[in-house]
Amino acid sequence: MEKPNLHTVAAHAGVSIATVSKVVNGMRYGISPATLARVQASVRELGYRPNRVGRGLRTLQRFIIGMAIVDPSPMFLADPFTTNLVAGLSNHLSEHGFGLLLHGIKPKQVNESFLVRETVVDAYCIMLSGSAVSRQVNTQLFASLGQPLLVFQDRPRAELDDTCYVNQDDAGGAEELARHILRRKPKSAMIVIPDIFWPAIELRLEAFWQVLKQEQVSLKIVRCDESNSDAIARSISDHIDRNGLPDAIIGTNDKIAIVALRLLSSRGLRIPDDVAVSGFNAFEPYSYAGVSLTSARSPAFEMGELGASLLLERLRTGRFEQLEHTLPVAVVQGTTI
Amino acid sequence: MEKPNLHTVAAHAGVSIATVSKVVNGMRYGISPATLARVQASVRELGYRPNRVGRGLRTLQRFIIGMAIVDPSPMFLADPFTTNLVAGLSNHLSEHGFGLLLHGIKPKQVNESFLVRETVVDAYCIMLSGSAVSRQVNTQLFASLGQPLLVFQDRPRAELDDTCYVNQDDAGGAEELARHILRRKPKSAMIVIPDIFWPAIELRLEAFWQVLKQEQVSLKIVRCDESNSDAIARSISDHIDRNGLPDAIIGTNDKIAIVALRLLSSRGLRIPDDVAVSGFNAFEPYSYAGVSLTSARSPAFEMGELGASLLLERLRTGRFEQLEHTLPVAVVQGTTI
DNA sequence: CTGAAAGCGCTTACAG
DNA sequence: CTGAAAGCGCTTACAG
Repeated sequence: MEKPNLHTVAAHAGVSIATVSKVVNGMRYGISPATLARVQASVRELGYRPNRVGRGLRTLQRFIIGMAIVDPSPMFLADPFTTNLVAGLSNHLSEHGFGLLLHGIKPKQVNESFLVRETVVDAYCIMLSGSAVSRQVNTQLFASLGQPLLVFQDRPRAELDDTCYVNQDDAGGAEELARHILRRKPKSAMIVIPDIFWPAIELRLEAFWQVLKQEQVSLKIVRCDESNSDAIARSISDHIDRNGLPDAIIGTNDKIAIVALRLLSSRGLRIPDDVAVSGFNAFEPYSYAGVSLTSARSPAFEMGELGASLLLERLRTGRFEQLEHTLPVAVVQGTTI
Repeated sequence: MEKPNLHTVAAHAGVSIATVSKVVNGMRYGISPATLARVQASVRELGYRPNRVGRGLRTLQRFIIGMAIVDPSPMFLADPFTTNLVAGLSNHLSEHGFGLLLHGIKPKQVNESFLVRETVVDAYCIMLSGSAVSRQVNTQLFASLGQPLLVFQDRPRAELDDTCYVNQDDAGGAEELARHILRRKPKSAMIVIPDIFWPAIELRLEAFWQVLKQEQVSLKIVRCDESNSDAIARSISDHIDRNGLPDAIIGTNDKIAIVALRLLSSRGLRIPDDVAVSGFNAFEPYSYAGVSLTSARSPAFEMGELGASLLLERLRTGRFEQLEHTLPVAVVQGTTI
């Protein structure tokens, strides 16, 4: 049994395909009640489901938004930030009849991706990892495709057309956390960052630095291979052994902070009396570490929703109303500061 | 400047659209080297990107697989199992030029989803939560759409056409864990399950029950609201207070096991000497709990990859070769048994 | 080796 | 209120 199309339904209902099309698309004016009922009955009876490809070809719309996540790992969804963002995106798009085409691409293969080589979607969202240079190149590549582009978590590049940016207020969140830490009158603090410099981490680091330096806190920056919790622990441990215990350890994300907490407890230190610890981007899985970490709640889900609504508005109106959006990051008061 | 299409390129290169089409699709026979070069130059110069909608309409293929995750929560991606599965799916599909259309649907709204109402994708994958009845209804709905269907983590229903099942060997993993636990010669064990009965949980429970009962272990089942870690702790705690401490606590997932571990430590108990603890579905985020939990590693990523390859094969050959696939689950030896 | 033409499923402006 | 017809971008069997 062939899949029914407009012609099948039209023949079955004894009308033209134009009439069926109108009924299916909910145009109620200019159609007699009798015809309407007859067509609807045929649609039901035959189990007709409009083929988007046909409509898409006619309207040159696809009702699909492409989300490209450029990440060297095939586990590109493993990060809770990404997961939450994608959930928010997909949720909002679904509610408006749009699909989300999810595509993880390795940094070297962006050029070969079918998302880039062919016209598959109505607009793009991207979230890029990698060096500043490779991010710039890839952002430019997507921007040059002649379709609207929404960039998550990266710094705006003035020269790009039809491109919009959605970020969380990493600097604001870090400032607020820094002020919390200052209440403990620390003399020294260690800021632990991943060795891959994401723009968000850069912003957090700058903000911590500004606020704490102003109060004469002695600051050390420690880099670590963030993908490996043993490596994180080793970096922090080495640094303490060489430079002594700081009054605060600032993790630029929750994963780092939790490793630090674990390490400190294993050395018999009390938190926050001996050392205060803060994280960043509080997400559910890390709450299973069993400590109530003071951190900053990432609005990743909301960023996804906002991104989706901006893109849909852009598609409707033909332009982005506002080119940059920054969502607030709220401190989650735990017991580690 | 309009988006270039086949006609633009053909005019630019001074050939017919048929020739351009052949070049773009990599048909190398029956095209003179000179024509080939000229067309390729035009494609590059104009930045032509084939529109999939055109091809799709002609070939009646869309090169998109739809993944519907039926979950009451908008955070449908929050679970690491889902995340890993989707990553595997998307990864494999991307490598073969297919896109993954991700769609979270609330159980009541499956009927209204555009994925169901319109023909948007070439095949479906589904992963369903909810009661057995609602799962059955929704599976039937997707199967009735006249497109290939792949079901993750659910029991096969014999009556469905063109449907394939991919599961992990929950029973096997549970059996192996149960045998590990038996080495400690437990007299009693508590099995903690979520109050929502997923089919996977049911299988694990049955397997634990079989193996442990055979060795005369006294078994208690405790249900808990798994979405809330305080609720999990309370359920376990209450049960211990009323029935005494078991020799083993079997979490039917890692989250439950970690809450149990935390609770036991806070009561000053030693693991595994006083109580052995096991989890299920070992995923990265839970490794930050700071204990090396004995668990079973879920092949979620591999399930996604397998599902993708089965679907692509089905699309190529016209049928599913094998209707059911079960991937092994390996025990991860930690220090809690 | 190359191209004219039909047609995939649909929408829409227009004529009746 | 209804329908014939053009056309969206592409592929493909066929003729030359």
